[in-house]
Amino acid sequence: MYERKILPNLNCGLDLVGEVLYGKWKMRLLWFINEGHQRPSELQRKIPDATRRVLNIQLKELEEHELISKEIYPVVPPKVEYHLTAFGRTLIPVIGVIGKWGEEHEEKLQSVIMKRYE
Amino acid sequence: MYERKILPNLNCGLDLVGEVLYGKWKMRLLWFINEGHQRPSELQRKIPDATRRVLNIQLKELEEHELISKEIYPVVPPKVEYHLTAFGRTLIPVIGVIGKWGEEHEEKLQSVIMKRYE
DNA sequence: TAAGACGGGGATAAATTTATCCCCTATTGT
DNA sequence: ACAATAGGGGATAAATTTATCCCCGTCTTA
Repeated sequence: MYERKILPNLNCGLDLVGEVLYGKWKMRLLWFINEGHQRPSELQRKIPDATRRVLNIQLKELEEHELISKEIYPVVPPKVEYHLTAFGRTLIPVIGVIGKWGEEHEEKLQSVIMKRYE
Repeated sequence: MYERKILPNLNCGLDLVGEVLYGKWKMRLLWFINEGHQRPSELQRKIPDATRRVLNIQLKELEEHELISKEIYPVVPPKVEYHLTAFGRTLIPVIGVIGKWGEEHEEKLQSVIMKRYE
């Protein structure tokens, strides 16, 4: 893992959340795992814009932060499943609220985001 | 502004939200502005961990994304106030939910975040 | 007269995050 | 034999974000 040079700020709730939720694909990983897409290959198919490698890394971080657990079945070919922990499940409604806001304001967001590319 | 080389993914609500809310200090800026700390110097005092420069940049992005508006009073010494737009105000409950989750799980979060520094 | 408050921003460095590339095991299907 | 699927990870490059360092004004107060 990349070794941080600067300690994170952990002053308020928002800082704490940032530490575990920043990461381009993390919220979606949690969301899809919650929806029942528990295997790495399924997640990769659900999020084709991310490379396999990057998803692995973000999954590992989510695991280290105890939001998900990883179950490795000793079979061949290998089988792995991720599950939300009890802690991780408490985050689902929060992600739901965030995603809902994004969808409700989709047009407006598209327009303000794309302004700079015109 | 930094000129992006890669277009953002805007596939789902979460992507869209990320585009306007990623940024280390953005949620807090919105939150404090909503609480009535509208002037740059006040915001700098509320967020001493960020430099003046960085806050200015993030404020400008929030403004470009039309979450806040900037009012410049033609007086000396200069006076500037930021206000949430109607659009920005719709985001406050979302930030509230995020921050609340962080505070409710503060101890757990502190512990999982700090594991890697031990 | 010097310091501090108010505001702003260019140039550049450092930190961090994401992506790319390649290599590994074993089984099943064509 | 070869490709595809299942899984994993090291090394390194590229992109992006944050921070640092200076510089620019005016007014007020010690």
